[in-house]
Amino acid sequence: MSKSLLELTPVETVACSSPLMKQPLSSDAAERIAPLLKALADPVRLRLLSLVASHVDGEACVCDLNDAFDLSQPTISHHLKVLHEVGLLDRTKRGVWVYYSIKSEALADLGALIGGVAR
Amino acid sequence: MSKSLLELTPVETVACSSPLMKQPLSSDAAERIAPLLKALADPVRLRLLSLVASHVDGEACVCDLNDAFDLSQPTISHHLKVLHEVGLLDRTKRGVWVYYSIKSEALADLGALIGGVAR
DNA sequence: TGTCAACATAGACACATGTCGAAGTCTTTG
DNA sequence: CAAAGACTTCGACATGTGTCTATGTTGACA
Repeated sequence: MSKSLLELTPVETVACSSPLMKQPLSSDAAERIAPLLKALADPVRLRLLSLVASHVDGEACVCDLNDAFDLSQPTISHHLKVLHEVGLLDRTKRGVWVYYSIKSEALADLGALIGGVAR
Repeated sequence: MSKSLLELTPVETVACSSPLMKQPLSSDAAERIAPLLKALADPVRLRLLSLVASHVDGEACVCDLNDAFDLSQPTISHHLKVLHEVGLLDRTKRGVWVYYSIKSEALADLGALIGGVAR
């Protein structure tokens, strides 16, 4: 790990923070973790993530995801981008189709940070 | 539990949802859980919650919390209100002082929902 | 090469949110 | 009762966010 504490990604920050209840979060850590939670804090994105996560192999095609919502295709695309940029979803293109897959370690680390589970 | 599924509070919804990775979240559940995450998805509120949670007895006075931030007192009051309204913090008035305390079960349930820990 | 289908990007717009200063509500104490 | 202190509420303002339509881009296939 050659990165300084100041250039960690949100996911990396979560991965090396102790639970919220154990000790006060530093201002820097909070600034980096908040975007991750913000990405999660939307009903559509919550369902998207859950749909992808609970899908076979933890991945799903955009075309399938679109059908699950009453929203325009660009809107779904936008939400998937948000989840991808923050490091909660991976993106793979196979032919004409794009598959998003869950990064379960990131999700697990975030859960531990919030829930206070021993790490 | 006499409430119907449609009138659960965010915290109650979290408490009886299975992890994101196990099965797709219903639209209703997502709509009720998102506000809870939204309350958490702010650097200041993250630090506030962490400060309260890691404090002695899991409670802290507003006056102490104010000093930890470079923000106006009404702003801190606003953030505490958000965390209280969503059910993550409790409020007690003792004399002139107001103490906020952590509702750790809510936090634990939210962590489990995200992290996928068995419930 | 041209066309179609699957996604992504761009631009616009309404609405939500974080912040502040000013003013209001209680509670203690002189 | 008056005054001071600890918070909360209010109103205003700049910024951020979710959604849409329109337009690009890329890959498959005739």
